Amino acid sequence: MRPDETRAKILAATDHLFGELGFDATTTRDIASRSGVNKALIHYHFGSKEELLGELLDDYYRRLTIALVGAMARSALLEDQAADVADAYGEFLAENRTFCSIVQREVASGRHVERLVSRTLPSFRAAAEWLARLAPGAPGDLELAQVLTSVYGMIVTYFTYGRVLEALTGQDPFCPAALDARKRHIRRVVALLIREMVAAPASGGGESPCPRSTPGTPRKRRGS
Amino acid sequence: MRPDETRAKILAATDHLFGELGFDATTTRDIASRSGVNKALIHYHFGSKEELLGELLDDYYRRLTIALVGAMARSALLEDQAADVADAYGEFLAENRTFCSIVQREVASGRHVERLVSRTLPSFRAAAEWLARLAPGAPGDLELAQVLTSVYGMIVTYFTYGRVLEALTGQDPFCPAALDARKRHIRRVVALLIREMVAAPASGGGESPCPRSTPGTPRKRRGS
DNA sequence: GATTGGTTTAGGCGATCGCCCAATCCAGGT
DNA sequence: ACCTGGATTGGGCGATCGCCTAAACCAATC
Repeated sequence: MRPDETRAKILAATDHLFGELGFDATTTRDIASRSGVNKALIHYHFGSKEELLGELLDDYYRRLTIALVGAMARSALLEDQAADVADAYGEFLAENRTFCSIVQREVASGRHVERLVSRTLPSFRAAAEWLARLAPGAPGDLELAQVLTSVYGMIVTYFTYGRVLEALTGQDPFCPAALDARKRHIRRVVALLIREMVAAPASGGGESPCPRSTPGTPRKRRGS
Repeated sequence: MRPDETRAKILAATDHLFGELGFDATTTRDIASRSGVNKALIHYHFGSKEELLGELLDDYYRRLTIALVGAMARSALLEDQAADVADAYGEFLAENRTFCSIVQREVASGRHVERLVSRTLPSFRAAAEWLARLAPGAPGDLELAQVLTSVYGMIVTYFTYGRVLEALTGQDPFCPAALDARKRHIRRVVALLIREMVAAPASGGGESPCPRSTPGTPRKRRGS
């Protein structure tokens, strides 16, 4: 077997297992048996379990960035761009449900936040400039950071809570019709928010609450 | 030391550690050393690590329900009730940040979904009836399940992604001023959504996508 | 003061973890 | 035919996991 084939098989198994069980509950032996390779090969190719997760996340963020940038270029109208990017995000999560679980878990643990931030910061800055251009004088309670957080939350929560929603509504939230309904809903809310931001009078913006609390000590995973 | 004191100390330590490290990465020895009790006492009082998490979650949901019901009764106006409940949810999460992390992780793993659903279902049904009364003919893309999911996502995402937001914005998202700003934003969006739902023409509702996919097999934790 | 029953303790069992090692395999260059 | 170096293998090391056991502790009861 070619070396990159081995790597790909390990990554695929890792993706599935980390998504289902989580990093901590998945053993390297699980990954080895699921991918059909010797367990020593995992450390040979990736160094450690931690670095394996790192490569997996890097791969996801690379593809996500491509998808979002592509969606951004789809329309020339600023109003449509927002909904297009939101759509693309939702579609990416729908096609990569494990990614959603993995990120959610890592964020909850405060681990890999640096990676997530470094990958997200450019998009965040771009979206900020973009929104500032669209609605230069949005009021404080429709500040761009607030709106971005809300829209992001609307998108990801649907997927992270998919199983809960299924139990609550009795319907499969990931079937094409349900995904389409969700997409329409998000487009509607995004349009609503943008309309409101643009129409709102330029109030005194945000009064800049407090500086950051802790000096940003990254939490370490146990045993490293 | 009185037995219930011991239990309380164990639960407090468990809460902190599960919130910071997660269930899997926390050992019963960690809990014992942090709470200052013998490690065998954990199993004496709670049976197993799993049941310990169960009692912790039960306690949280009990208090959360009280908080939400209380908020519901604060105003007689339907429009205000929605924002009040959203406020109460946000305040509860602000005061119980570990709860947010724990739930997020469990949901991502598909574990304890039954518990979460059984605790959430009454509130969900109540909110559904309530919203149906408020906006009997909301259009499909403002369906109550969609709106509920979105508002819920807006609230919880702010807390689960707190550390990310801090790195992105350079400000402490949990200081009083920031929490208040977030609260005002959410109130605004909730008001916006309700206004839109009420004003919208009664379209053909949801066309009921698909039945549930899997017959609801709960994922089991490893080694149980 | 002996007894009782709930509570606490130190110690350890079996299983499993991530990771490492020496040996082996094998395709490509000489 | 020989050599070389990356890829692969089985085996195992030290550490740590959740949980259990037998003994000790201790206030309340008679």
